[in-house]
Amino acid sequence: MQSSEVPEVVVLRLPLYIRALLQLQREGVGVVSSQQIGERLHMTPAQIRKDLSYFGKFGKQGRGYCLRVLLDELRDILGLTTDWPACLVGVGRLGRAIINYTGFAPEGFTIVAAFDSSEGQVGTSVGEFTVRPMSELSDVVNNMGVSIGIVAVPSEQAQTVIDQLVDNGIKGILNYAPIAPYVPEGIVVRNIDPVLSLQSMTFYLKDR
Amino acid sequence: MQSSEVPEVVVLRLPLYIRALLQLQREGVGVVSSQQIGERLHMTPAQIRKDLSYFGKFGKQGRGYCLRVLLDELRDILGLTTDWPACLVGVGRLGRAIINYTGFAPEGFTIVAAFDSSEGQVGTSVGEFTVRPMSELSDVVNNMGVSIGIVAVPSEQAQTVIDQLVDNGIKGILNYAPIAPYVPEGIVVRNIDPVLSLQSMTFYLKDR
DNA sequence: CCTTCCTTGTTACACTATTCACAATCGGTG
DNA sequence: CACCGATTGTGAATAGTGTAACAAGGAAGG
Repeated sequence: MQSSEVPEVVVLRLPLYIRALLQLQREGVGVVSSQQIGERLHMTPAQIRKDLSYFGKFGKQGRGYCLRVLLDELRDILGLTTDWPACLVGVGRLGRAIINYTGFAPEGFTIVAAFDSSEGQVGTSVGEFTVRPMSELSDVVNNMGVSIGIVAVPSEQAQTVIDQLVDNGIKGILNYAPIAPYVPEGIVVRNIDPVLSLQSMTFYLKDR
Repeated sequence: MQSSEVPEVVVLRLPLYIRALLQLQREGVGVVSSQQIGERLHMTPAQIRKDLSYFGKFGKQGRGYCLRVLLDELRDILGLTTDWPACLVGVGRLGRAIINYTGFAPEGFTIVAAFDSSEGQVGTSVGEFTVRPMSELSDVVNNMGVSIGIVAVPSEQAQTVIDQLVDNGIKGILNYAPIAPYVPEGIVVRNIDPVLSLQSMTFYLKDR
């Protein structure tokens, strides 16, 4: 159960399992096999069982997994039983789109404050938020229990903003800027970068 | 030089190298070592040299790589020397944000048509586009040389839309819907899913 | 022209991840 | 209550990836 011995690839797949289980649940399934989950996700049943085995034994031989139990276990493993307030930095086009994105809240990720490093934006209204200056970061981290920062600033400013977030106690960063950020040990970064995805896609599309 | 023997992980990293090189180029660097690239990307120089070796010999011992030459080679390998017109399906909130996103065009990815499967949206204007019905897909694929489809529809419709795209000759799909799509052999899919990123992040953030 | 210093390309190795295969065992059925 | 089909959990086998180490060779300086 030690995080340190669970491979990161495994952790990255757990949310997929949750997705598949939710889907099956909506379809009325109560007991589920690794086979069924695998079909949904186009993965081998063996991989799913192996991944789950890092965390314990959740199934019954000959039967499968009780869907509800497995779902709860996975949510617990990932820390998804509580909500995760997050703050956004950067209220340009992309930042505004992120604020309006309706996919985060149902999963327990709520944006509770919006920041911008440019003078011009501070104080303006974006959605339900009044844009704050970066100097108020530590207030928000300490008083609102925010540990996730969402970065949607131009690439030139991204590293500086990330440094500020880290300095003020942010532990996880969802980075939309097209850079490879440097962060100290123990800070978790996830990059969202559709251009990279497209650029690697074309390798397989060219010459046909 | 056979695509089939180049590991996909390697292909996924090539765009990162291009990024780093562009950055260094702007700083006036003309000759670059694997060490320098590695520093930018927080990777070992050995990995970069190894990756490049799948495609040929681009450097000079004792000196490094001519930045401009390496950049051109990488762009050529990835098929980034020509533009890639793309079509968007889904003009809801997310789809509109994607249309307005300014990061694609400079990299040669241009959205040239917008579709929606709901009657209500067809015919309306979004940005510079008039939203088209799905029935016009094959026209666009055949007449505008589109081989990339960007999917921004609700998850319930996503698989259906992806099937339609594939049936009409689309070869690469950038999928923003939170599903694990099924596609036939030879079709390339890239998923953009910030929620998954957050859900795997919390594993490392919980209990501290 | 020789020496010294670098940096590549590549081979060998260590590590990580995935798949296979099967013993253990559960629930249902006759 | 014994048998049967199903499915887990796991250790061993295989496949894949990353790192280290070094020979080969270029550049620069005396």
